[in-house]
Amino acid sequence: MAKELEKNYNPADIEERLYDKWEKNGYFHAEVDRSKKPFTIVMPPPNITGQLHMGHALDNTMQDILIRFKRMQGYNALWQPGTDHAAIATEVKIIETLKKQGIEKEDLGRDGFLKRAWEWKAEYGGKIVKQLREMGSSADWERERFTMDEGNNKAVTEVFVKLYEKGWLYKGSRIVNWCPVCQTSISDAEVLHEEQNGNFWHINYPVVGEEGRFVEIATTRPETLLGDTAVAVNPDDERYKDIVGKTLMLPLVNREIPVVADSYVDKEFGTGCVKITPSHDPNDFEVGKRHNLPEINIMNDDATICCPGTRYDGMDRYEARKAVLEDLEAQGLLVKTVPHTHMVGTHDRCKTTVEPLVKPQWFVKMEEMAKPAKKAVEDGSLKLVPPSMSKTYYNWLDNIRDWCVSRQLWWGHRIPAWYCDCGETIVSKETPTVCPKCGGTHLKQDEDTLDTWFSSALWPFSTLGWPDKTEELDYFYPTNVLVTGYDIIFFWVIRMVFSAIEQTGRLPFDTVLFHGLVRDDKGRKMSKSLGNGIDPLEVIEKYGADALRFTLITGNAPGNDMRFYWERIEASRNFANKFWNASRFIMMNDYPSGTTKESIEAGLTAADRWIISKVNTLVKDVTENMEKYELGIAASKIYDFIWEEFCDWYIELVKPRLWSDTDTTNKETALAGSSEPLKAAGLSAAKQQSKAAAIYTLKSVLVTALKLLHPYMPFVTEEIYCTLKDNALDVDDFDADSIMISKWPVYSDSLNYAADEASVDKLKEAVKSIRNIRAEMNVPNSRKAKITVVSAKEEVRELFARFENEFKHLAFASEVEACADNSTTGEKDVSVVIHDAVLYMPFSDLVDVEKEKERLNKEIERLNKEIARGEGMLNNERFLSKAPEEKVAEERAKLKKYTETLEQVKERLASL
RNA sequence: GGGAUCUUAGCUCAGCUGGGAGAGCAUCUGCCUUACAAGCAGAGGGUCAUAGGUUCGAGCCCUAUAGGUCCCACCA
Repeated sequence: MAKELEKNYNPADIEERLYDKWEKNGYFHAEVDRSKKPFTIVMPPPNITGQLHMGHALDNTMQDILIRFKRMQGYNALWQPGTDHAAIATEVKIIETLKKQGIEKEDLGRDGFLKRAWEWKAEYGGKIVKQLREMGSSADWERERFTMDEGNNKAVTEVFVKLYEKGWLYKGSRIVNWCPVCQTSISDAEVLHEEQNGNFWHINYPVVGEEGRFVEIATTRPETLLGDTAVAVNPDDERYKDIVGKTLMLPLVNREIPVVADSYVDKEFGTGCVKITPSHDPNDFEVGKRHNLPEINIMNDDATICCPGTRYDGMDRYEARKAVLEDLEAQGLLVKTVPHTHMVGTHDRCKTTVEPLVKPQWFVKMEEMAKPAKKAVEDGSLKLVPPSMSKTYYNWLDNIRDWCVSRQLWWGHRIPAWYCDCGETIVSKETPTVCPKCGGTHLKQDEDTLDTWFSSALWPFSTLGWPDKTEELDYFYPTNVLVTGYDIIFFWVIRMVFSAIEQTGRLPFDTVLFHGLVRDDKGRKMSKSLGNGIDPLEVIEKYGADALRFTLITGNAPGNDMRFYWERIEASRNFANKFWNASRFIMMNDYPSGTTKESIEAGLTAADRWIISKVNTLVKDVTENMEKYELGIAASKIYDFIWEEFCDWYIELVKPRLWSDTDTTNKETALAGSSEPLKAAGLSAAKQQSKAAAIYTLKSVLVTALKLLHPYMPFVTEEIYCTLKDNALDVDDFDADSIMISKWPVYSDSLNYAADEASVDKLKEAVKSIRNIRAEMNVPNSRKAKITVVSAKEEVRELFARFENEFKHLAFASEVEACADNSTTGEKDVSVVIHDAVLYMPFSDLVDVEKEKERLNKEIERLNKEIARGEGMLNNERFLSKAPEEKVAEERAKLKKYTETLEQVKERLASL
């Protein structure tokens, strides 16, 4: 007896159960197995501060689809998961939490704080992983890693020391981006440039020794005047030639500063004179170096002014700006104030305006490592999808500056550098006890930690055991594809590429598949501050993980942003339910007793071969699309096949064969036929075979479709597969206990049935035409009509005779008759012309002859247009000579078809 | 300032290497037809932003223009 499914698909009932089953059976886990080819994806580690958001949902769905696909294809598929300590993000969160309890970070001390941080990790680290599971992610959780676990720490230290010894990692006093709120330096990539409305203040600097002469400079940050050590002009600027080398009196502080000439200055911009503040501006810093100018720091780490002996000392930077301007005004040195919008650097996390400060920091030298990273994309060994991303990639590498990797934070990898009182710096994998230079034992470790991206840059190989030579590393590395958002191409992707090349001598992956952002229905970025974020878990709860996954993956091209609509979720859920119900219907039918492979073989019809042929083509297309990472295209092909070809056509087409042959329209009999042994319903041997073949075809096509859909909708497909499995004839469809480890379908030339496809297409054309005309004439479905198929071609008549049962059912016919001429049809019958045939229905009471003529005339007009188009092309010499042969042949065939059909329509019109 | 990308049905978007414009939602008309009303059957709706060019043939390739989005950049 068939096992039954619920009437509606209810994801909440099955998801957790199935996921547990998969995991318990170890389906997610991959072990080194030299007999199989590996396929590896390393999961972008989510932050331990995070909740699952739509971006994660999309990112992980794409990865899961690829992993499940490859696993079914027979690869040894490893999806390596883990989480990221997210240095600054986590530290800031913990500090906020502490503040609410009235505790400052410093109160706890470094060790106390770290203890809190690890507690935080324990609490929140597992949360997002749990959420990823609810998405259905088939990651190998047994291999879960953390960026600050022992293995990763080892990798980080290894890389730091190696780079240092190579001279590619150095400590230097440079201008860095300083966040006064987070109190740490940040890298260039962490600085966001925001347009802000400000002013351009023009200020007069008196020339020393020339009473009444001034040099007018323009600045957007007047408070930095306190740290000026020069004014620069362009060496070719005629206006200022004579004052180069002279000195100016710096207002307010009354310090003498020189005028220098430097090509950095743009003659056309502002006044052509630039105040130089080496300690507080990256360009000025460079100018200062070139001219040996002193660096005067005027700011503390919290962006208050440090200028002892002045009234500005201790003021906040903006307060000081006001005070400086007031004082200049009072002295008559403020020439004018011009409104000016300009780009201001802000910290991407806290949005505080970044302050450029001179600080001793650790930097990674980028020049040499950037080269092979660029080359990898240029020579195609690293493929970016979509390819347009490569321009962004090159652009960044071409303009790259050294990477500031030290952070003034506690949560992170502490820099493995120690300082001796004698001034020696020791960089070492192990904690040193003695200074190699002076023998001193008073060594102090660097207080700073590393940029969080320093460890994630090593993620593809550190998670597999590097720097140890593990089996895993040897087998699973390099990984195959990295899936990530285009927003972290600089932060992460490029850094993984150059780190992997440098450390392992190989690329970390051969393809990067980028996706876009998930936006809200108005196209805005989902964010906490806007409150427009949609929680994926809420979606899963309401509609199921499959619906969410399918929605995220369809209707959008790689690298493009997409908008979130509940309507689309609903549509996906409906699709799952549609498929569920189709499966339910199929399972309601049992094979006739005594069914064998031979009887099935004997009962196969053109309709069966048609759908088998279609699904065979689908297998080919979907596999190709997925191999090209065209996940959305593959998904919509599966969707169309299942809903249209399979459900709307094949299942409908095949229904009469499942019913009794005594009366296909009688409900009672039909029901009996579906649940009673068929002999009892009086089926002949031929009908039994036909029924068995229909059920076989339904089931085998269903299984193939389930498999193709499984990577996208893992839960619903597994539930159907397993239910069906309990209820199938022992044919070769079921090769596994779970669909997720079953074999991916393979295309076969021997399953292409072009002739049967053509037959069914003809039948479909006829059915559509009949339905169309009936709908137009408002004929209720309950009014069955005799359909007379008139065709001069015997094979057409034969086709309709063969499909009589199916055709009757689909076209609301009481009976179907095929004749060579229209002698038996009534003059006022409604007619429908298709290629090679005219179909008549006796609706004389509904027919208005004039309207009928009008309709036929319209049809003639349409056909004439088609013919004109075809003739136009075929009369064009150049088309004939230049277009490919197949195209020409195709056009000829179409022209012939239209011409023939036109004749039939004309005949029919004449007969009215 | 440089670069990327987009402009296709009322809305949101597909459209693979150029060969007769598609989907979902929305709208309109019929249907509780024995898997599914989360459904079935039909219908309407587009000079593919604009202007040129290449081609036998352009939504697709090239050039320019307009508008939108995003990224990068030290113009004080």
